[in-house]
Amino acid sequence: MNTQQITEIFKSKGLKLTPQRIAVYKFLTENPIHPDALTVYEKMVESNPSFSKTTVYNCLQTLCDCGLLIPVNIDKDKIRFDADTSFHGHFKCTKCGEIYDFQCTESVVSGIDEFETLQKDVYYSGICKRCKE
Amino acid sequence: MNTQQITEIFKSKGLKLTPQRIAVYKFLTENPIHPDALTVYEKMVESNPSFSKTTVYNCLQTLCDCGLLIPVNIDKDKIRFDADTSFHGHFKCTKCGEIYDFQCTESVVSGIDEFETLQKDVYYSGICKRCKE
DNA sequence: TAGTAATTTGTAATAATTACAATTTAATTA
DNA sequence: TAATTAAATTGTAATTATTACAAATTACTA
Repeated sequence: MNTQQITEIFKSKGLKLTPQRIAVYKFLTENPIHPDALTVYEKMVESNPSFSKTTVYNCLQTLCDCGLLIPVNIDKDKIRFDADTSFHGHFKCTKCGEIYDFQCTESVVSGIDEFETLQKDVYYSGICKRCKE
Repeated sequence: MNTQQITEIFKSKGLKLTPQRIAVYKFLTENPIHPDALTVYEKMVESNPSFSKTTVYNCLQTLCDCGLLIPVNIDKDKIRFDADTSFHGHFKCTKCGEIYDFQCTESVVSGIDEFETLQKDVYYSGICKRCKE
């Protein structure tokens, strides 16, 4: 995704156009690797050595708050992020640690009638195809 | 669940019968509140002041490893635990923090053919009925 | 009952995340 | 375009859940 497109999206969400915010979102849209904050930070400092780790956390939080990112809470010790906000599942290979996207129908649920569901997460884990071979 | 029953279960799993382990599992089966390690620890020290926090972590890990507990990773900052190992979803109210169980059909998935799925987690979040009123 | 391997315990270390205050900056207004 | 202001960035310090580790204890076996 180019900067022009991101600019439009940010404006429509009422977000300030900071270079850091744009860089973080650009990285997420171009690298669907479900990175965590540290991974994003390490990529950011490559092109901007003054980039702060706190800024990464702030940007990721802001982008989640306005619906441009989804937090992927599939690891026990850190939060990952995904710029694909459409409904899909995440599979974590417990052997290699990789996160895979998968298509997934929405479940029929009961017992939470009159609850207001705002986010639905489907997390599977096991052994991926490559690690089984 | 009584101690006799737990004894049988632990023996069938090849687990050593330590009072700490039994107490942790008993608490989980009798209190389906999806507690985290600290909550379990605080309950344990009430009846046994020498109970260690590390022991709680060890016991919870062991019980998960042998399939008697399921880790519920719905919070960003801590792991909860559930003695109900049957397939069901978890709803977290972002207002009051409460975790609710709900019935949930398994999704039809694609894109992870030949993957070996060992655990399936469905996490919803939003506003619970009580908080909406 | 003695031996042994596993478990418990307490302390210290680790690692992700958050708090906070000073500095800088994006967007607005004159 | 320059001044203003509220918001964002930055760096450091604090917080919190979890893990590492070694010594003491204990459950089980023979």
